[in-house]
Amino acid sequence: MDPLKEIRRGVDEILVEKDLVEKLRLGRPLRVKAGFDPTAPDLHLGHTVLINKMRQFQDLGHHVMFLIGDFTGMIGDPTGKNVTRKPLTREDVETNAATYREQIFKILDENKTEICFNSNWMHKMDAADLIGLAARHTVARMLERDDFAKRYKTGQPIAIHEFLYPLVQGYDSVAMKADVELGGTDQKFNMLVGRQLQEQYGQSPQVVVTMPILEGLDGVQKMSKTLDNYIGITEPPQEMFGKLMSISDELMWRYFELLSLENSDDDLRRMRDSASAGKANPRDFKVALAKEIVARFHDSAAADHAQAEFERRFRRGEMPEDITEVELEAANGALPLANLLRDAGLTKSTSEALRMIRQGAVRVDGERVEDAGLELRAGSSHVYQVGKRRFARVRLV
RNA sequence: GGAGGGGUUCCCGAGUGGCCAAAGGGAUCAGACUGUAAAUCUGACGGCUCAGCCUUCGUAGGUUCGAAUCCUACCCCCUCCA
Repeated sequence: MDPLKEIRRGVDEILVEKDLVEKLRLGRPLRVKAGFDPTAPDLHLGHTVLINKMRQFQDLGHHVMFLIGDFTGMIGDPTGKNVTRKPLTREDVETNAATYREQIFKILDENKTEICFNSNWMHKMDAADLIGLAARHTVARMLERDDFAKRYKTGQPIAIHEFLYPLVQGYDSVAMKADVELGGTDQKFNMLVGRQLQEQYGQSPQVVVTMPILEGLDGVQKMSKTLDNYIGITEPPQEMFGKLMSISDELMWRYFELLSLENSDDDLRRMRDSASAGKANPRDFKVALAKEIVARFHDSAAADHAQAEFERRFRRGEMPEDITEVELEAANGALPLANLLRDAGLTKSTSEALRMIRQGAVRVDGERVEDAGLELRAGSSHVYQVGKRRFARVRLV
């Protein structure tokens, strides 16, 4: 197996590939760095694209350094909006780091991973050191960064301290003696600053590997929590499986490329060909992908179970295994169906419940109910269903 | 400091006195179909004691039989000039 070929898979760019080839020839484990924000320890599959790549380096025998940017977190990467962040306490950082550990070691090998904090070396710097660092770079080069350039041109403010972010991130590479830095495409500029600073400090410049940003469930926008198009890696197996099954067939190939660790590029090509030739059902590939991912973050038993449940509910339209039980009180001995659905949490409002009934989405014990005026008597116990995904067993007292 | 533009239902965005719970698109949800919570088509999409009523169009007042639309004050955002 050609290591270079493996490293290339799914990456956006390798800067500079020739340097990487040389470094690989050194025959020693390379020091591979990737930095993470200290504030967002709740990872989703989008983050794991990068972590998978780290894992790949580990498998190739290299030394992976997981950097938590607790110092840079105080600045806030100007990439997005220029909102100054509130500084985290030492405690916050510790808690977040613990959460990171818990989550990343589902992918990374704990014994081969070094966790670093950049406050470690940054807190030792004094003002003079910082000025010295700032002297290593020029304003013109800073303004090459796309969003700085845009903001400068359109007259939006750029605070001086924002220039420090790429510098500090770059200096991290110096302090860590990184051979390779991994990051999203949005980190390209910052990582390139690292290359330059390393040269200034007499080190051989790191190889920059950028990973593409994973599209969310909609297949268009990047996966993010704010857009609610994400799959969190701590989500329950069922949810994870279902969400993966809901992606479009087209998007599935992208997910395979960036998220699957079990299929080689050649495998993927074969699968794709047979699907487009009509020899294989894309659904079956999607099931395999969903199972692989669920098994990674839970275990294979959970994956099997999630699949069985999925088939039962959506293929055969049967009821799920576990149905939440609710007990409601019927004030006057009876309760209108719409109110029951709302009180049981199956709909957000009575109005929504009525709409659902009119649209034929409501079933009681598996029988469709379209009579909006139906009242349920106290003492009854039925399974209520709204759509294909919302169930509850309700006992009226 | 000066001049101008704007804040509409989850998001974008129409609407300048009644026909507005508010066009259109997106997101979402549901139904049909299916190979899947794919794709496609159809529908719904403020709340309620639901064929009626109540509350929404930056905030608070006012004019009017009637206001998202007019007036006043305030808050917030943006553009240009200095």
